[in-house]
Amino acid sequence: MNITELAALAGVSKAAVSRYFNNGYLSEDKRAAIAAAVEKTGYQPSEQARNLRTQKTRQIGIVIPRLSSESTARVVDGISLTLADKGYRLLLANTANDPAKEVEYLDTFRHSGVDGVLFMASVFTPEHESVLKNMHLPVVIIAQRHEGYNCVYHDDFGAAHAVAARLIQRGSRHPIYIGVTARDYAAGYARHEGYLAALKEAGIAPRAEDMFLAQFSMKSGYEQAKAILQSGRRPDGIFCATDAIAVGAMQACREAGLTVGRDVLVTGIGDSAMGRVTAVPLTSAHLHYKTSGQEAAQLMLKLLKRQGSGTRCIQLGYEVVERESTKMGLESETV
Amino acid sequence: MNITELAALAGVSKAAVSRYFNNGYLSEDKRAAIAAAVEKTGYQPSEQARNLRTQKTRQIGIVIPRLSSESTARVVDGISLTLADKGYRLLLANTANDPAKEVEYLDTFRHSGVDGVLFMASVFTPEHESVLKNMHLPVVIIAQRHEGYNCVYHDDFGAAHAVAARLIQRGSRHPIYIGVTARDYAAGYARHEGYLAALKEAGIAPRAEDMFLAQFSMKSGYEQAKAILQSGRRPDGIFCATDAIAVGAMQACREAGLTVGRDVLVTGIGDSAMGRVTAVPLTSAHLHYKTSGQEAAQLMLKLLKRQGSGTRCIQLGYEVVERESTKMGLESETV
DNA sequence: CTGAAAGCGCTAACAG
DNA sequence: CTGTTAGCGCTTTCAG
Repeated sequence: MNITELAALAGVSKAAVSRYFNNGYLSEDKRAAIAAAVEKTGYQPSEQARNLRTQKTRQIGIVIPRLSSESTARVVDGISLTLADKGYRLLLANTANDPAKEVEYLDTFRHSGVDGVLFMASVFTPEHESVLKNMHLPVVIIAQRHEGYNCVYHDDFGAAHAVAARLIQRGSRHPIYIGVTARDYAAGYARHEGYLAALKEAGIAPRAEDMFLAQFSMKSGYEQAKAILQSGRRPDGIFCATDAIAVGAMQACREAGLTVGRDVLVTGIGDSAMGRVTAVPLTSAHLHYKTSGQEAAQLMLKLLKRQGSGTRCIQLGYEVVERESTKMGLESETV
Repeated sequence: MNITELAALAGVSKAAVSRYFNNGYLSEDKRAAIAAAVEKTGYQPSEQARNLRTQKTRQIGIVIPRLSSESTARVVDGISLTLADKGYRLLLANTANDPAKEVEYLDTFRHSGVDGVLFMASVFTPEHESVLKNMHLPVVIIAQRHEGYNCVYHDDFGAAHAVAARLIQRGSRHPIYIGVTARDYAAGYARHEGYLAALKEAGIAPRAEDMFLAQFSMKSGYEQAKAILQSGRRPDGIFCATDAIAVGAMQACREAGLTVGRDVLVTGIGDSAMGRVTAVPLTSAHLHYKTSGQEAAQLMLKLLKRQGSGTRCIQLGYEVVERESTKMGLESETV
């Protein structure tokens, strides 16, 4: 069933049918006749013909590093809900943590029928810059601030700073740092800077031997912490750039016979569900992942309507959530 | 830049350019000339024109109940990786746990330019049946067995049976059951049946007052367990239909002053990352979620190639993973 | 092996 | 308010 047949059935022209589906001028008679024919046949206009003709698809592409991470899942959740509300569909490109694939998918989207692209970024290589520059499509970058682009991101510096300050306040004199690559500006560089700022404010000199690098995983956090502890070191505090790393680190501490929250204080960032149920619940900073997804989607919708000029950067706040992992013998004071 | 311009530039016909991109007959001369022109201009055929013309989009729709659930995320992860490998794109429809939206999205996909639909199902209403029957598109149902359709699902009965048997074996004489609605055949009905079968084998009579219903969430598991404990009951075991419920239940037990694994045994199903890091690690059954996503995607690819006749049902196995939550005073024996 | 020609199904001027 | 018309950019017979 196509528009021509439907038009014949309703006794009107193709144009009338098109107007019926696009809120154009139409008399009540014709509208009713078309409605009847549509009802009877179950006709629906071909999305593909429409796409070709209008050069729009009502599809938004999203490039993400992985799905099996609570933060990413929450962001995508927020996006999909907001977009669905407005009749847009979500085309998902999962790069499995491969920056080269990010560039590849970005480029694919460029010529393949999406109206805009949401990009959950980690690092920016020259290739990223180049493909982003040539997009000729609305782009919103999520989780990173990037000059000259529309972005929605978190206050990574502030969150890290506040959490590290709390860690120090609770008694850690030399918190070590387990973070991720600084090539990830938000989760790597900014959080490290936040940690350093807190140290500085407390008059603690940062030491190179206190800095460790991990991947974005519990396993990696576990391994790093285990190596540190096996070397014989007994830090009084561990600042982790993500909750996953922190949960892994707590596991290692436990296995080394240390009681988290008493022998060693541990913090994360992200306030994941996991950190709330660990043997010793984890102190962290809540980041508004789902909200960032919603905000990014809304920003995209604005761009698609050509509303607003220039680029917009939206930074979302954080809240420190203190739990037992930083309560070194202070239970009575901090109830 | 479109095919006509590119053809002019290369000094060939549109048809030749089309053949260039579709591996048709083409002399080496022309092929080279076209390659040069493509190189120079960066031309890429319009996906949308192609879609209209071929009536294919190389897009697969997927309908899921939510994203912020580890099991779902793992399934989608598996799907997206497999599909991307074969040049297919994934269109994501998130129903936010609303069965009515499932039907709606299924219907949307029916007429909107996807080559096939993956459906991560929970319940089947008459509306579901009706829309599925009228799809006229390859469909693969994930997580549920459904007569007459291609499915990839888990051995929910077997997993529940094995876990419940372990729970009883470890000393629970009257394990209570906290599950989800039986309208969800796999996670609700089949797991309950597995639990009942284990009871029967152990000669334990099931009691109506031991059965409780929760939502798919930690919070709900917590609330159910809390209510049970507040009523004064002190069960010796709690069988939970999902890990999330179990984690919530353990939290409630802990708050009630009970030591999980000693005063009360608790089990889940799904082997989530969360259950591995809880205060008392959770005994559960591992289900191969990511694999099920991959299998479903592969099955879809086969259907798209019109390979294989009839429908195919793939059931995946499980492995019991025992942790401290079922080790009631048996530590010495079960190391 | 190659090009001409005929649409895929729809929308958007345009003239009435 | 309505119908006619001319494509959107591509693929695919069909002759040659």
